[in-house]
This record gives sequence, structure tokens and C-alpha cells, in this order.
Amino acid sequence: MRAEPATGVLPVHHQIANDLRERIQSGELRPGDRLPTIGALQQAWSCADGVVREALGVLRAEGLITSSRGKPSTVRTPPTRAKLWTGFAQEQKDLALRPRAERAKRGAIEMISGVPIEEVIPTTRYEIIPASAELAKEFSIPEGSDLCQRTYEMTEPKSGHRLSFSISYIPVELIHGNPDLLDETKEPWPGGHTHQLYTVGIELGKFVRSVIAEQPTAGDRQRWGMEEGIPMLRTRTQSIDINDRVVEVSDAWYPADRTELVFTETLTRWPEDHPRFDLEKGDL
Amino acid sequence: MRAEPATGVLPVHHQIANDLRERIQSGELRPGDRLPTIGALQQAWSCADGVVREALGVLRAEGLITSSRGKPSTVRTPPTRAKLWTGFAQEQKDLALRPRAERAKRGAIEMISGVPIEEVIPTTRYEIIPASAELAKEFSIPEGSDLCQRTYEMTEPKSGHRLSFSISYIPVELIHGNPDLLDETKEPWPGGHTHQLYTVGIELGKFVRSVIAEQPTAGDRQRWGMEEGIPMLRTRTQSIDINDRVVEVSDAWYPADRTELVFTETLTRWPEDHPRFDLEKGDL
DNA sequence: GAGTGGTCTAGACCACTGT
DNA sequence: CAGTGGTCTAGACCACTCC
Repeated sequence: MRAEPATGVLPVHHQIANDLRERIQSGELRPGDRLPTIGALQQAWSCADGVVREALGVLRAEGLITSSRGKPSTVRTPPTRAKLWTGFAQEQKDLALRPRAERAKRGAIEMISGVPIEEVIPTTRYEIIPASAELAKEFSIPEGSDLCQRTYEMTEPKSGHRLSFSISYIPVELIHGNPDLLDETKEPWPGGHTHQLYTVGIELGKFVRSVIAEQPTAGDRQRWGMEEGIPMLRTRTQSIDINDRVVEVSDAWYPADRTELVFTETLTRWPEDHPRFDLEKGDL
Repeated sequence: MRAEPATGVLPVHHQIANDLRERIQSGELRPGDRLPTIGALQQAWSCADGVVREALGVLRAEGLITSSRGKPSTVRTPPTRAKLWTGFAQEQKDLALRPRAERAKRGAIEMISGVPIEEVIPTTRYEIIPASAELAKEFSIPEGSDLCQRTYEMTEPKSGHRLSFSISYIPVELIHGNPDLLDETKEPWPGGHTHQLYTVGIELGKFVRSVIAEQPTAGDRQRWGMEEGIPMLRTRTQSIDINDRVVEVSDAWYPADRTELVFTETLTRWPEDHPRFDLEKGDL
């Protein structure tokens, strides 16, 4: 059993992957189309089936195709992503001063997860944990200080798949003035986190949100019902009060094939009498 | 050559991957540490080398390990990500009305890519292209209208690897008042895009930035010098003028192991005399 | 030169899908 | 049932790194 020398510099499985990728990106193979079977590709490229499988593995890892037992591999349908808008923090802040009835119109969970509450199983879990080194640094508090960790999860009942997941941290010291804030049965809280903080005398000054992307593990993929080749978006939001103190940190995870994060930045107007640009003056 | 039946329900290569993943995440195997060699794992799990290779492929695709020819596989060192701050749009807008000397302190390229200009090869390319269906929709203009496409790329000279890449689109109709805006030799433009738009009478009202993540193709990975298992962050920024018209669209790509996107949202203060929360009243 | 991981082959059994 | 892809084996050659 000798391996024939590669015809080119590029390994054969990469050649196959490149060829198929090109045919997908050029539109010759359209979303939902069946790929050639492994047997057919094996014959076309005169190679062992393992090589073809390797090539398909590459495309699967790039999120371009899906394959499962018994069925032919197909071109992945490009995802339709739900837009997750941020920029409602100001609205949320103004709401905190409004009466309870008005606040009740928007739940805390919805604000955090961005998913409307319907036909899903929400889970909320509160826990007091010692601050890790990382979180202690975020809050500028000693390592091991008490943190209130609040976990929000939403699950799709039929498949059991996770739809949203986020964790929020608050130093217990900041909220011990209002025992209700440590009581998970009080969720969802009318007016959300901004109002919760208002009840202990905290006024928010700004939010800082950072976004990274990671590749989920096989276990993650199973929990979320994700296919191979789909990254995970992870956000960390710092809620900062008007004294520049970090009062809450919240982490959230989003499957990148279902989610698009949208951030808006509104600008103030120039003064009415601002100088108009004069091309003749050549002020470039 | 018979395949022994799997000892459990889980395929062996997943069992091996899970075991190694756990040892990495628990800290038993630390960043930079060598993994057991394929031969050792093969013996430990009494399986063929192909199964072990498959398992390592899984971990590589998750970005947990790196491996190359001749050297033992190692645990990937967690990336240090450069923070890419947004939220300077207001500052940039105010700068547009300032004198040239002041504007010249910040280049257009730097504003777009977030990478300081030093020891890199910047490339700027202008091109007039017909609007695709997608872009026509963004601008609410007829398909096929003239767009000015400006491509910004920065390359690391030694490795030839791409450091940053972004493309901006502007309807030619909007900028024909100033021919310099179609001249790529005028880059970098003092004061950046905001000032460029100012020269044709456009005042910006807001920015809308959306973020998605995708898995790069093998070719992308080579161009950017990325390892397997690292996703790509992609942003699309709409520049919207004070009349709610989309005047510029800009796409940018960032390797997710080197980049963290940071968005800030500043809130206005509550009025001085806002009602203080009264726990006794129990207004929850 | 010994040891590492990368590529490839040929053959086998299995789980699942459709008819 | 035939056909699909998923898993596994055993053996081979190759490219590369390090001693």
C-alpha cells in the first residue's frame, strides 16, 4: 500500500476542498444543493475515500457544507442572522425613574438576551461566589470578595437546545441595601438592571461592551444545537456608574450563525453657523 | 483489517479529544506544554494513529492546540487581543471643522484600521464599480450605480501577512463635487472620512456598526497568517448623515485571536432633583 | 539519524436515510 | 434493500525539527 506522490505541491485533500469551495462561491453549487458523493469525488480525483473525507472535513470546518449519516452532503444555506441592537441603554435609564406599571412592560431577561419571551423555557439562577482574580480586577475589589452571580438561560423546549445564555456579576457590597436584589424569585424585575441599581442609589454613566469570537467546543455545539464551523460571539459588558466605578459585569454568548450584533453611535450636530467648506480655497 | 467496536457510544477520537480538552482546561496541561505524541496516545488508547490524528484535528479546529511537522503538538497560548475602541466618531466629527494642521495629526487609514502606522506596508486602492444588489439596497440607489470603492490594506513586510483590511463604498454621485475624493494619491486624508464628506457638504448624524463572526477559508488563513480554529470578526459600518441617508458603507475584517472590538455608550445624567428610591414604599 | 506530525491507501464495519 | 456518510485499522512514504 504505497501512497502515490502528490501531483502538485498542495495536498490532494486541499486541492479537492479548493475546487469545491470555488464551485460553491462561484454559485455553480447553490445553497441546499447536493455535493458529489464521496464515491464520485474519489473516482474523479483518483484517490482514496479518506482523502475526500478529509476535504469535506475542511469545508465543514469552514461552515460551507453540512453532512450527516445516510444523507448526501449539501451546501450550507447562508444563515439569516437576528440583529441584536444595542443603544437602548439611555431609554432603559430614563425608564428607571418611571412608575412600576410602565417599567413592567419590559422584562430584565429580555433586555439582556435580546430574545422575545415566547415558547421558551427561561432559567434564572442566583449564586454568591468569591471573586476570581479576573473579576476582582474588573471591579477593583479584593480577590475573593463576595459577588452575586446571576445566570440567565433560555432553552427551546422541543430540541432542548440553548437559545441564549448570559451571566451577570455584581459585588454584593454594592447591593446589600436591597435584599430583594439577592432573591432570584423576584425575576423578571420591572425596569431591568438599571432600575435594580437605582434601588441602591446607583446611577449609571456609561456602558462599555467588548466583542470577541471563539470556536465552540464539541460540547458547546451540542448544547446550542450548532453545526461545525460556526464560531461563537462573546460579549462582555461593563456597567459603569457616574463616578466611573464598574458596578456590574455581564458576559453573554451568541452563536455566530444566528446573531448579528449592532451598535449605534449618535453624534451631536455642528453649530448652525459652522464654516462651510470652500473648495476654491483648497484647504486640504 | 476489522475495526474493533467502539467501547462506548462516543467515537474514540471524541473521547480522546474530550480527555485532552479537559486536561487543558483544568490546567494540567498548560499553554506551551507539549501534548503526548501521537504514538503515545495511540498506545494509551489502544487505537490506530489515524484516530489520534482525528482527535488532534478536533482540538486544532477549536483553537486549543497547534501542531506542525517535525515538532510535537503544543497547547496554544491564549491570545492577547488588541482592543479596538470605537466611540471616537464624535471627536472625529468635531475635528473636521478644525484647521488642516490639527487634522493632519490623525490619518484616515489609522482611523479605519485601528493599527498605528509603523513598519507596515500600507496599500490604498480606489476603483469605480457598479453597485451590487446588496450595496444598492444599503444606499437606496439603483443597482449598477457608480460606487467609489476604496480598499485599505496593511501588510507586515517580513512575513507578508495581512495586518488589516477594509473596504469602503461611497456613491460617486455624492462626492463628484470634489474630484480629489476620487484620487487615491491624496491619501492619507487629514481629518479622515468625516472631513472628506464635509468637503462635499455632508454632515454625519450617526454610525451604525454591526459585527458578525465567520470561519476563514484556508486561503484567508494563509493571507493573514492565522492558525486553524481562529474565527474572523467582520464589521460593517454605515455612516448616516443628518438626513438619515446612508452616505458610506465600510467593511472591515479582524482575526479574532488578535482583536477585541470595544463599543462605548455614554448616558446623559438624570436631573439633579430626580426622585430617590424609597425601599420602605416597596415600589418594586 | 531518530523522532515528530502530515499525507495517503485499501479494506472493513457501522449507522442512518430513502425507496 | 441499496446508497450514503462516519468510524476505524494497518501499513506506507514524506517533510520537517532537533540532537
